[in-house]
Amino acid sequence: MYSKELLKGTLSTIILRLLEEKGRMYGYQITQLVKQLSDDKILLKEGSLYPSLHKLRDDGLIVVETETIGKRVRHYYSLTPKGSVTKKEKEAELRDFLNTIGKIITSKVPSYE
Amino acid sequence: MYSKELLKGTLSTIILRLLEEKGRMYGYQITQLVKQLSDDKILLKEGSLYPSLHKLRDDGLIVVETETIGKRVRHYYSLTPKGSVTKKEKEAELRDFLNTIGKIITSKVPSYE
DNA sequence: TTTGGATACATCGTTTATCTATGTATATTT
DNA sequence: AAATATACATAGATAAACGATGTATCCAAA
Repeated sequence: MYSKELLKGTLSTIILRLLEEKGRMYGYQITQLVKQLSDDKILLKEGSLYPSLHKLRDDGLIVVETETIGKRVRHYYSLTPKGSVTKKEKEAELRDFLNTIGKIITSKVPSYE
Repeated sequence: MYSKELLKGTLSTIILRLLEEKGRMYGYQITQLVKQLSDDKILLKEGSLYPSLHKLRDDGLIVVETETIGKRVRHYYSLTPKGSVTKKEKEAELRDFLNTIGKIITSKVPSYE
């Protein structure tokens, strides 16, 4: 597990990305996929995921469909057109950021500079 | 400029990294180097940098030497042995994290999964 | 059959790192 | 002389993720 601060700012982008990839997903499924894709290094907590999903919904970036499986309710989320646009922007920003940080912690900084 | 949340969790690692590279630096110099290395994309604020430096110092990861240039005081910071160890750990964690996030936002996730 | 673990959702309060705003002061450039 | 850059500092605001807790269903193992 990473320091929990590291994930900040990246979670909503990850959610939007996975929703675009998969079309639609429900909350628990997102936690499991993130766990799998990260080799158990990112274990999304309910207290992180659900408030984040609700915020994305309130902001009109995703919509929810309720489905009943047996007696259990599932909330499937999918991107709105607005969410699709935002996803592209946020993903581009995140990629840029990852590159920049990568450069900073990789580049040699001559001591005479 | 990036969403300010993205930097969270990375700043102290960046500081430790630059201090190891350069041997010793003062606060303002760090802001300028980060600005330069990030192509003006990361503009460290004083309200971020100085509290972060003070915390690293309080945690025994860096030490400060005061130097007077004319009538101006500069606080030069450098790594302690403990800081050097922590820097390696935090840098490794950050690299791992960047890789993991990169994988997540890059990998194709088949919809039949 | 009952117990535990996985599935599935939710929310309240806490944490903490960064930022905004503000302040002081010196140095340099226009 | 005024504006900008250098150089430090801190108090309070912000916001995202987490911890803890709660409810409830499903399923497999004991």
